[in-house]
Amino acid sequence: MNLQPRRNEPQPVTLADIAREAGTSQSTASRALSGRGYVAADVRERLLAAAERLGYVPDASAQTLKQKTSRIVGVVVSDLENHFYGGLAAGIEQTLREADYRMVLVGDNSESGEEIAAVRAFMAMKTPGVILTPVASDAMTLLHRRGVPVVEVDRRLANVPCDGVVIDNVRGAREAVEHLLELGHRRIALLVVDTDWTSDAGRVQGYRDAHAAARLAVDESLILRFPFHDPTAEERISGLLERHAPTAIFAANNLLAEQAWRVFRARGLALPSDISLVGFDDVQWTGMVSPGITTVAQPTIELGRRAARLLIRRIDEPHADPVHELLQPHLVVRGSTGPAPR
Amino acid sequence: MNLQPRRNEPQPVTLADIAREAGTSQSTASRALSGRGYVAADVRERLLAAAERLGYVPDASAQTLKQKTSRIVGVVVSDLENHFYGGLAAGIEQTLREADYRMVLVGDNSESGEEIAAVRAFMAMKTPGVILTPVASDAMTLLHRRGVPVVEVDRRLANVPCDGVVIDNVRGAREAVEHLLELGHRRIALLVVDTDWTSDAGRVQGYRDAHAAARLAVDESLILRFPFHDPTAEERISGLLERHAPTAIFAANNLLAEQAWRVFRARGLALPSDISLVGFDDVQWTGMVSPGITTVAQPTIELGRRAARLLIRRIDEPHADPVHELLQPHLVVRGSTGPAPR
DNA sequence: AGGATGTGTGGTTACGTTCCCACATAGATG
DNA sequence: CATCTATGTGGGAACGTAACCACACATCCT
Repeated sequence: MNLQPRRNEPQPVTLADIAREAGTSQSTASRALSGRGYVAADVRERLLAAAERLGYVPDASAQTLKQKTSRIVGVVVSDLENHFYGGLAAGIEQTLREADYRMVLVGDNSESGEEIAAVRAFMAMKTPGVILTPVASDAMTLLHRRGVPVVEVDRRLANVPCDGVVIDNVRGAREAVEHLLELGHRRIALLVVDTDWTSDAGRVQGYRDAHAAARLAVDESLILRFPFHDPTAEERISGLLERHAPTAIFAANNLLAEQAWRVFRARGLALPSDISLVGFDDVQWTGMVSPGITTVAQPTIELGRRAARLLIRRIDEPHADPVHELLQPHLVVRGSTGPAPR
Repeated sequence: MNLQPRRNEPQPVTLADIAREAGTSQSTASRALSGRGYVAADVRERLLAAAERLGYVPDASAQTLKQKTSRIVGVVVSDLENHFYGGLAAGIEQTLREADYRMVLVGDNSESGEEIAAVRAFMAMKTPGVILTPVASDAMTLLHRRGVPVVEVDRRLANVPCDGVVIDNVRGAREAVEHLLELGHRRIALLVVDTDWTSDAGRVQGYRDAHAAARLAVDESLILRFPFHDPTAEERISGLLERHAPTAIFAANNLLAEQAWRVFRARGLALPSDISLVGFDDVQWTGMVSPGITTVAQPTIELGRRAARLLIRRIDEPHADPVHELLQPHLVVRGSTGPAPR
């Protein structure tokens, strides 16, 4: 019951084997297969044929060792189980693959230590670049010191120049809150994750901007900040409803929207007659529950694609000016928002 | 506007630098840092301190070249955008990271060509093992010939001995259909993806088994097979309802369940009074719509974790007997299933 | 006393690739 | 005719690491 059949091809075939087979030097074989440098057409043919025949697979580690860079891009996101980050990774992977790069994917649970560990591993494997949803600036510093190109996605954090793609959180949040204000709501609660990230800060800003534009003061007691995975989130939302009587809630990410929704269901609150709800990030369920949830939709996959494209560009042109792309979200109005009760 | 600050550390520090700094030979430095072989306690301390001080990061490509194996596990799944595969990848990544492996993640869109390309890349980078949701046997053959350990997850395909983790699809499907039969349904339609994978085959089998156990003949016209991303899926489901009047539908994956659900909604069919629905894979929305969808829940993240654990075991003990784990799904009964209309 | 055995160290090679360099030939240019 | 450029080829030195080997010295056993 031996699982390893003592491999039919004990040692993989190397460039030297190909060269011998085709009767050329190793140098020529390398040129023919890598496509760099002169090599006569017929000789190239002969070498390619030999490589094909022997099933040659170039040794990536030897290439990396020599060239001091690999084809493996490092990607680190906050939470792989969250559908948003999953979509992000999907977009990144797809674009990288089309450009013949591979993706090493790491989840850091929003912990700076994990982020740094991942980045260390990336440096060890000589990644040509890194894409990250930044947690702390240490990781970025490490990469910058080594001259490794970085693209920030979903939020900005860097204190050094680097590329980035984010969505316009301020505008997304402002439109959401304006929508509620237009419906006559004046006590609009904000549920948001307690970070110093630009994503969350932008959503808070948009909330404030909408109020300011309507010449309304913000009641700070309506702003609730949550840690990442807060087991007491639903309790706190319940408490908010009891003590501060909002007529609408703007939940600044998909998880908080879901939790708010569950609280409403548990308390028997009807959307939108008893209370209105707007979410952020148009995940699957928002369009399936009834009434549907009004949501700020963000182009998740596209966000990933753009990040990958930016990185590839940066790898090809290391000295180009840093680019910062801003993708536009859009408000999807569904049945969860309606006129404020009087 | 120069983005690359001409790296503060032009060339990364190597083992030789550490050895010089600590006044030992390179060999000793290697032993101290890798932890293999003898080295005096005080000398080890000195070397570790030097490494820390100089910010030493071992060169993974050099290690891989020398050791002929890397710490990067190759993972290929069918569709990264699908939440099921996302969860699978999340479970795998988490477990690999705990064991100090990294994950290269590739999506193959269920195309054999992409799968093979991914596997080629894995071989080039000397992955110590590969986890895949298999599409065709060619990829497996390639890996097996090279003696690379493989773990199949979600479905079995290999014609060579290898480890695998799947859930008990037959039982999951049987329980789902038995539940419907107990409710008095006799015309139960089956929606299933048209593959030769054990996952789908198992679900069809479970469907048949339940009928057989109840001494009922299966009406073959109630079994609908779909290509992967079938844009006409909803039309076909609609047609099924019109022409074959099922009183219940068993949708054998989360996507088909969603499509069936949309068709019901579009046609104004009420669950469960007009028709009953059972899905497979307990994704988020099934518990949020009303009525909730009765579903065969599978432990997705755990599936990934097990696969990774199996691979790690195989890497450590290459000659152990192949292991084939079977995880149990369980039926979550919600409001979408009720007595058959008469 | 003489060999095992265990501990500790350093020299050297090999892993598979790329790329610099030297060199060769041919045709074009002065 | 001498020189230049373009094209083509092969030799050989790296890249950074791990591991084999030789060697040195203790300690322990017979």
